Amino acid sequence: MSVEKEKKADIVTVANAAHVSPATVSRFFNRPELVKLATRKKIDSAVKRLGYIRNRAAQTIHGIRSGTIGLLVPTINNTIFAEVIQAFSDEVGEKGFTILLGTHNYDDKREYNILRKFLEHRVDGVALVGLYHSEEVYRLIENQKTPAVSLWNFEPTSRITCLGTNNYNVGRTIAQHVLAGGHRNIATLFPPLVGNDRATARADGIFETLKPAGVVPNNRDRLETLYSVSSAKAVVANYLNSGARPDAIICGNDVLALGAIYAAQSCGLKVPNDIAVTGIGDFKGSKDVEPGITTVRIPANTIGKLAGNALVTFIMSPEIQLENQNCVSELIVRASCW
Amino acid sequence: MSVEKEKKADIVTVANAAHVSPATVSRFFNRPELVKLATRKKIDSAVKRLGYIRNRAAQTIHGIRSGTIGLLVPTINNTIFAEVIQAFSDEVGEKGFTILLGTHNYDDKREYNILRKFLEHRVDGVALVGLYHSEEVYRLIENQKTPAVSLWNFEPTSRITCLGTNNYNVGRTIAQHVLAGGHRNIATLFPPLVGNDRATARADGIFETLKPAGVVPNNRDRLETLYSVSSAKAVVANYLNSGARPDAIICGNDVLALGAIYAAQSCGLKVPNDIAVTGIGDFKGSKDVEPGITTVRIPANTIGKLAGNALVTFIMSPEIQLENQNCVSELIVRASCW
DNA sequence: AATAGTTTTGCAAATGTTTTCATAAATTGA
DNA sequence: TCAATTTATGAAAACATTTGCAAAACTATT
Repeated sequence: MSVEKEKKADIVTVANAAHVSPATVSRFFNRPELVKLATRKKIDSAVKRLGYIRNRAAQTIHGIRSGTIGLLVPTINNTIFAEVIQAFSDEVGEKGFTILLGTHNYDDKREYNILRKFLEHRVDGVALVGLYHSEEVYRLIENQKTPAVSLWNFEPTSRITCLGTNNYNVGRTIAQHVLAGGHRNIATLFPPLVGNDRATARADGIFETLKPAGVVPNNRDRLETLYSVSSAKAVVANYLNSGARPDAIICGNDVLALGAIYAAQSCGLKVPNDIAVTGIGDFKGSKDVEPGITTVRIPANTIGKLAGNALVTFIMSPEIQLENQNCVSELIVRASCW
Repeated sequence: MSVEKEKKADIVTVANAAHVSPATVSRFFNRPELVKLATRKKIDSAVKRLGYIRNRAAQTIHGIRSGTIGLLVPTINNTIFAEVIQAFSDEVGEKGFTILLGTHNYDDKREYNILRKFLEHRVDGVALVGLYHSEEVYRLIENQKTPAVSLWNFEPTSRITCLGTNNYNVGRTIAQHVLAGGHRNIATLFPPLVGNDRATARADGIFETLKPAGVVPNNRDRLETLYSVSSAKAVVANYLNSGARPDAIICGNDVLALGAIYAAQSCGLKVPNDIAVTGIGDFKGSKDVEPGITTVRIPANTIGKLAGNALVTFIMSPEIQLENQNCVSELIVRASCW
């Protein structure tokens, strides 16, 4: 009566303590309206007294939803995804789901393994970033019929439902703005494109817009850098110190643009008078830099919310078909490139 | 024989297909060395053929570890925690654990609720940020005997094992540096301190170091701002425009310092000649700002790794006692305040 | 007070796995 | 070749819960 306090309380412990059956306790949690008020009170007090915590694993086994959603991102470290993760997490959290988080660091194999792990945990759905995934990943999702969405990119032909922006158009937008500013001697700065569909689409949009205007940056003016302010800064500083003097540098995202601005400043160049710089993304803080970064706003917050909402909706009512959604991006002109 | 393809394969489906018993299939996964090579092959092929994925919920029910760890942070949005989350996640992921992520946005009630949810999912352990938590939270952890660590702060008297820096000392360090630079007319910039033990400890360290030197900023020079570059920039710009001209602004962290630098620049002041600025944290990018931010490096990466490692170790061998760990911080002097 | 209807409850089977114990098969030693 | 070991497998109970069904306890109606 007093010794076995050790073991954690389970539903039958509670049932005994409340002098009801386990079935009733189960109903108390899942459909309280089915149990009489007086009984509810007894159970409630027993639960509190014993510190009972339901075991979701045991319910999940019954085919009931696990209440978890797998979120698989390349990395959290890099500022880019933090906002979208936050929005997604808030949105699904509100609906009672908990997030399983995984980061694959752009490694296909790891992405697959993490996805498998998610499925072992019987997540109710998964959200991936981007549209480039290994065939294995797609097949796993399809075979398991796991509700899935891809966030960040929009592609009408996407194999899974996607919510995001059309990065090709984003690239066009910024390139048009730069051209409109009269710049013709243009350099570009991108992260490695292989396996990064977002950056690739942006680059395509940019180069295909520049070309008709007769602007075709040669290899020397196509800079590549790792994804970090410091790396971008180093690459651009090196480039400028070698004597290159483009009118403008179009960067694949705001982090790189920030690096480029710092590099220009450290070389004694004024942005935008001596050299204009543009980014893509409109990350937190981009507007506060001196000079503010001209960029194309990708509505991370909106994307995260929409995706979370769509996924949850589908999980709860699978009869509703999910649709790809193109979240509009928006040119934001600031001081770094009028 | 062909219709029931619908239902997902379970362990007995696999067993039948491979002409063995479920017990053997279970062993195949958990202790493969116990099953004969020939049998292993049969099972392996059946698993592949059926696309079987183990159900962790069903194992968890047996008191087996769930293979999940709950990570509960104030927010991911704000750059600060991204690095520590990443490091933690990498570390425990390597050991085969999956992360359940929750964000409470500095709301005690939400923190409690998320923690409960984690426990319903039978996480093998939890990691929290900071040492300020509601009594409810502490009690829940203690009653459930859940392995737990707190990261970011170090306090010898902590109620749960903590790994992090001593923020009070961090505050002292930066204040000493500023004093050593000859500055006496000093302003401070902090986020709201209530419920934020990190910021509070830093502030204490700072003010208690300044005081003996005869520096006691009055209310007007103690600025408060929300946690963002733009808010910090606005607050400081407003302060400077009102005519205030301190020698230095000591900021509670690098994000605020960045805002302060931008504000100074936008007011036409040179950092550090007209006004010195310091941060705390040494976030990604702080070294690349022009001027680089003088700060105290808090080793987020190390903290995340250590915490992940400690938690996993304890989960796997609870007989090993966890110890609080003070991760050394380091003064980083850059151009914003020599 | 008896009946019919409704609301609450409990019993027991089911869920997908692990694990103990027992048995069967393979290997070894003579 | 046979017994003694050792190794590999299977049967069945256990895990913490849900749920269909039926019984019990109420209410309402006459």
